[in-house]
Amino acid sequence: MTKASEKPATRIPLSGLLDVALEAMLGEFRTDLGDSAFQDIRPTHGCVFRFVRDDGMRLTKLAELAHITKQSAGEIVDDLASRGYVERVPDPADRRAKLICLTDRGREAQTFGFTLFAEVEKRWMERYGRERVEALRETLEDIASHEAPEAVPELHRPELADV
Amino acid sequence: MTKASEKPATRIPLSGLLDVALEAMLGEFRTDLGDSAFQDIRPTHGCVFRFVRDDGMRLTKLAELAHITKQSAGEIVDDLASRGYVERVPDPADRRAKLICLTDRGREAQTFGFTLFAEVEKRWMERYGRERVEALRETLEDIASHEAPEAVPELHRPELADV
DNA sequence: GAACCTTGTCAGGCACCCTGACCAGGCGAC
DNA sequence: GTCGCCTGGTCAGGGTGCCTGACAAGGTTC
Repeated sequence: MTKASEKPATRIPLSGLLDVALEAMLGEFRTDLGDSAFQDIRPTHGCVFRFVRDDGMRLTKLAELAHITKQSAGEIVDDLASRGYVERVPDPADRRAKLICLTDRGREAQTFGFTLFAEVEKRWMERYGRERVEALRETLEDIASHEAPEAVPELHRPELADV
Repeated sequence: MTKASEKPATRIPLSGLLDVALEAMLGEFRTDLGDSAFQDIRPTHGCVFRFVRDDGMRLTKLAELAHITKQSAGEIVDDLASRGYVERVPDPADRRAKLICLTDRGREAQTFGFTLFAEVEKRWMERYGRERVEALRETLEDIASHEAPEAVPELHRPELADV
């Protein structure tokens, strides 16, 4: 069908496709979250729920993982603290530092968020095919573990799933 | 290897993987662009080069495609115009409207940008396997054409490649 | 204990995008 | 025609999210 005189093959950039897919997925997530008991959680807050685990995390570490300055991270944590999702507890190992810890409500929100993401992914499997979405995930996991290993610690500490 | 007492399977959200991959890809692109003759092009400008074609585009249409307000689109276009990448020409079909058109330099930048994206994708093929990256693209094209068809007109007007 | 590094905060600023108000031009009803 | 309404674009003002710079308090090294 194509003729020799067609344009010099400017395919849509892969980054554009990644962007559309990401926005679509986040759109579904935010819609679901907006219908939930955690409506006051904004996109910026995501980095906290994404990286902070039950043993808490220092502000500097969070900023490093999220690729933002500690000042920015501080603002985000302040905001989440004022809403009752996190609290700063003194770090027993260093009197300068504080550990950012999820409150009970914060942990609820975190669990709810992860569950929501799993549901969205399940919907996508129904929509686009289980095999394809799983292949998508596997390739992206490989890419992510090479491009930003520190941002996906889950992929490098599988032993955390044991014991 | 895994025991029955492991955590309740909280895989890293697919959106997180998409985000890491997107940022990595844009990072390579921006690094390359920063080394080029088009250093003054900022991320925000991307929507113009992404959507405007040789026949120009109205501001309202651009805003709609990029999912921003026409005020925001106006600012971006003003900025690109001050740098000599675009110009507003009166729309012969409607005396209220102006067509945002790429200048010669703008077209150079657009072509350069698309070429750069193609090069980054080629590097990823070498890094992660041609088949896998191509499968990634195919799945993402399918997703994008369902989730935001208006943002990827290339996928719905294949006849543009002919004649 | 002096010099230096690290943790976190305060102050100020900029990029980017928004809402609201508005004008000029097009368009249909009468 | 011209009245009312819609549309394309701009102006004014504001807010979020991030930044740089400066700094105090505590840890670390010698």
